[in-house]
Amino acid sequence: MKVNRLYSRGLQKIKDCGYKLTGARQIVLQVLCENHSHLTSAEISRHVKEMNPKIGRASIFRALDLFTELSIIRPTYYESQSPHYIVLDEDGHHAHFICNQCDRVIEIEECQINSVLGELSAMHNLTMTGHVLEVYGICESCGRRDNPTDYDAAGSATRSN
Amino acid sequence: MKVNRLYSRGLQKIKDCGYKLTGARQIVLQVLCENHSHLTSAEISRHVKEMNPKIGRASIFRALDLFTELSIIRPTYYESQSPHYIVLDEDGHHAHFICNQCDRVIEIEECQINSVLGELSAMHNLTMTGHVLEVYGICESCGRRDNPTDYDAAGSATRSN
DNA sequence: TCCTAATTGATACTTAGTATCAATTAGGAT
DNA sequence: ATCCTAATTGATACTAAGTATCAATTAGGA
Repeated sequence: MKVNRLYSRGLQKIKDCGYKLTGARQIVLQVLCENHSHLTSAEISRHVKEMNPKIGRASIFRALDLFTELSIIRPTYYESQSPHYIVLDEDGHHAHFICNQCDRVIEIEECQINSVLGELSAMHNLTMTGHVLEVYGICESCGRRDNPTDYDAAGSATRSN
Repeated sequence: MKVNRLYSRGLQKIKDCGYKLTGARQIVLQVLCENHSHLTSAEISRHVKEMNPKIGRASIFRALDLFTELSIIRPTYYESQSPHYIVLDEDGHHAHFICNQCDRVIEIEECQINSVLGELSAMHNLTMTGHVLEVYGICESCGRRDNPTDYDAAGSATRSN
């Protein structure tokens, strides 16, 4: 199961870098891996509290900061809400699509932009360690009928009230 | 000057969508276009206050929300700080590189990933309206010598204290 | 098992962002 | 040019996200 791979890779990284493998860190990492993407800190907090209500809010934020530092996760920002934390894959890459109409997030697994990025880093003499690509647009179902199905319409740019 | 192009294109969009061209909106847009990228709401606030201290905090946030809705800007999130607002180019695209060591941000002007994205959207039946690409790694000067020059070292992943 | 530095949870605090509402203003109608 | 009104504003008060502090706890090497 992919979740376990991500999870144990994360644990390993924490140990490898000389940080202790504490209960708080393990639970936060587990929540991130199981839900796997696009959780806000509030959602993460809720999940963690469910699993172990003794864990303090501060420790959750500390864990998120540490994981970000270790490139296990990466915060992204979308539409004026709180940051969403995403779990990076082995190579530090992540790509997703966000529908402007129904706000649905579609993961892009087969991301082929590495070749393009290779050129770019050569041009600028950069050493690339990862990337996050956010693509915006209209998803399949919103595109077909004008109205989205079972998702709320949102982000309509023109005035309506 | 590119700033003016961005600025007047933004103004136009505001009018076209039926929103009023108010003083607050003009100043916020001006700040965004002049500084052109990677401002936090706090920095934006500061600049706006300098230009006209009468403009209220709430109006600044309202303007940022509106501009995001109109795809004039896009918030991005990096390293557990506040969101950074970036001004999108004509096609709704933006790409930049962030150095993990000195936190420097390098704009990527000649972004060639449109072809790749074209394939992706075809595969998923998506209509693409824009993208934000964040590439992480080590910049040229940090790569040459191990220590960054005139920027603070930050984000060293291994324990040091 | 002991030891100690790293980490934790609790508390208090700061600051980003939002809701409310009466006062103001942009901009179309006259 | 002026009037009119809905949209927008600034001020105030509020909520919630995230941080600093610190004594108590714990991971993990000796």
